[in-house]
Amino acid sequence: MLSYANLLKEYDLKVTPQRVAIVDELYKNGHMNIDELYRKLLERFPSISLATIYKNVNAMVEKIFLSEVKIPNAKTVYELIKTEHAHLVCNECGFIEDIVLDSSDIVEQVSKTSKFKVDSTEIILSGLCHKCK
Amino acid sequence: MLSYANLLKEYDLKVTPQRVAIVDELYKNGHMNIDELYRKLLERFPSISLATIYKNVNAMVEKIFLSEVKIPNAKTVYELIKTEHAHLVCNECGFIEDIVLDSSDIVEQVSKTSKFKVDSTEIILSGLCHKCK
DNA sequence: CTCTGTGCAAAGCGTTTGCAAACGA
DNA sequence: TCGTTTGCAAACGCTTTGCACAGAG
Repeated sequence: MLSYANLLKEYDLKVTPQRVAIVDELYKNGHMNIDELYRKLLERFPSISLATIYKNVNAMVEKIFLSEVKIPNAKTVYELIKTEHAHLVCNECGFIEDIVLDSSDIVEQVSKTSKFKVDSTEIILSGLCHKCK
Repeated sequence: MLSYANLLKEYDLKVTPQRVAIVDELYKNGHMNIDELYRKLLERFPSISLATIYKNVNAMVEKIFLSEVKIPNAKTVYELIKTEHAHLVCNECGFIEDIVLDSSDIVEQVSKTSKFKVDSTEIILSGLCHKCK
């Protein structure tokens, strides 16, 4: 709990129980949409407001402490910033899994074929997770 | 114009001037968000309704005639379905460019590292286009 | 003590829906 | 002619805003 507090401070975010809880839930669940976060936080803070979730998530995204992932055919989810990775999204159960991929092959193809300078990559692979296939 | 009509018929979409215009604009502009489409169609049909744009775009996405691309930090855009490709998004001017990439390396990495079965890939590369860099 | 965050209610905005009239096949 | 589409207005749902009070530093 204390470590989350320090983490928040590093990102210039004041430490409040609600914020600590958001980080904790995201840490435990990996990827959550606004509604999932709200439901989980309601269990801890029965009078928490959706507005608080939005304000904090937005603040955390701005401070580049969270990242926003727009999933095809699903709600946008949020996750703690970590080293670059792709997302595997199961079309059956909706589960989202991280996977560290080497995207240098892709980036190289781009530099060979076009004059575009790639700064960041967003790779989402849809299909079936091992449970659903 | 007639070819668009036939194209629509192939996808079980009745041919209306508004639909033909949507296809025509997307063909000419490549990627457009709802608002851009609406503005362009207004020039052709001064009394067209936003609801018509939404209904048609949604119908076309359902018939898998258009595809929806969720861009990080920008509005969702629509494009005519074509062979698989990635998107290059310029952070400066917002321009979106298609690029055909061989994603077999990525898919292979996934199958080696996880038990996930990949059905489709969504690759969005952000950076600077040749004009902006 | 001061400034920021929280919770509530209201406002805002993009998207969808219901319906009568117009249109396509 | 019959079923679908259009355009309008209203409804809807998600997100943001304003404000008074509470809490963090």
